[in-house]
Amino acid sequence: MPKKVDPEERRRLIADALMRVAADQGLESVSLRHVAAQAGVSAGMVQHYFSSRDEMMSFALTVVRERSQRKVTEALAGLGADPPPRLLLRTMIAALLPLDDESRDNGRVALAFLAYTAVRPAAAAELHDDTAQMVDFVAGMLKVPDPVGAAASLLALMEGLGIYVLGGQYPAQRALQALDAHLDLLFPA
Amino acid sequence: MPKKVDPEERRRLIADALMRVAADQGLESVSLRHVAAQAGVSAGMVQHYFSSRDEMMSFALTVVRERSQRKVTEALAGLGADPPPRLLLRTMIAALLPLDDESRDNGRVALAFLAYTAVRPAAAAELHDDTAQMVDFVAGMLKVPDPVGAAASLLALMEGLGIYVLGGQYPAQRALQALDAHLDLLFPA
DNA sequence: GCTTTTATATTGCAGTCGTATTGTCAAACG
DNA sequence: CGTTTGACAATACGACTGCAATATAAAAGC
Repeated sequence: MPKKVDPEERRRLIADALMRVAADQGLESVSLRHVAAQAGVSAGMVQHYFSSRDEMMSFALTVVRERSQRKVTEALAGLGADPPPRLLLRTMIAALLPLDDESRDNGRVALAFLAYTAVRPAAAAELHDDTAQMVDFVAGMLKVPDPVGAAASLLALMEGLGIYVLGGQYPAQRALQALDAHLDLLFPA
Repeated sequence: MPKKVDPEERRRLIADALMRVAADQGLESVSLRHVAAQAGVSAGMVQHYFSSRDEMMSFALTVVRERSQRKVTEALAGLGADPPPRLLLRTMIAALLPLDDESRDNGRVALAFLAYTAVRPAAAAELHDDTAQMVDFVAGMLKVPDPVGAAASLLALMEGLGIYVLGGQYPAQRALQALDAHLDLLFPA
């Protein structure tokens, strides 16, 4: 066996380059050669770690999901043990909104994947799981009639706010105000 | 002058074919040849009415916007004069959600364009206008403190619900329930 | 040291893309 | 009538694309 190399690390390196290309040129500009150039490697190496473009794309999709989850757990970790539900929800949702430049990139790619999976239902299973899991989690900490419905509303609001922020239609502040206003309704004084 | 032909009608014929291709294969599969084949015409004719692919795309974007507006005005027309604000808002928003098969197609294309314009800010101006106009309109019929913020929330909720319905994460009924629950909060009994 | 195995690079191929060019045909005008 | 003009078709070209096949190099095992 020759040079030992961590293949997972390479795949992540390539996926990072893919995210950069997708974030500022769109998912349709993601080609083996563009990604390779962005990563500073040869196109052949990309082929070596991903046997097809589709496989590379689906790996990148899981990377996007992992990044979002990491953002959330990091934000929640800064909260200490047993925070009040409202603060917890606000922190979690704010972490998922594309408010800073870094998460803007992630959001752009996530949006592109949303449109991507809307046409390839086979690749959407993971997203369904994530959403269902989030609905359950949020519903569990709402003390209102129909907690599942309220959770679904809250998450849909988050998604819509994210899209408007990404599209430049809402500034970050307006999105946070809208979120807080909605939370005011869910947690009456 | 040779055969007289309504160029606007031709452009609309081609744009319709473009929408069909985009709705079930994604915006990235929209090529001159695919659109021409879908429309049952030659690729040369597409070129004759659209001097470039970008021009065709931006025309298709305005078609999507027109369809949405038409949906709304049609739904509101069935409401008679001077309907109560809550019913008016519910009707308008429900008309914009991708609840039936026909508007699902339109929604899919709209979502694709959302991702498309996220990377080409120049093409996003029209969408910004639409949203700003809607925010103003909705805010005008809300009798709450901070009507603009509440309108922004409501529209973001609509957008998010539309995306979840399109992605198959929420069934149509759940989206409508979430909408009604939100309206309950905006219009206390 | 030689072979084997793996990482990376290069090249070639068949296909599609957007677009420019050219050709064809029919209708309207002088 | 001929000529002009607009509607459409067909083709050609260069630049891409994903992917397969091949070449090179280096480290691990015998």
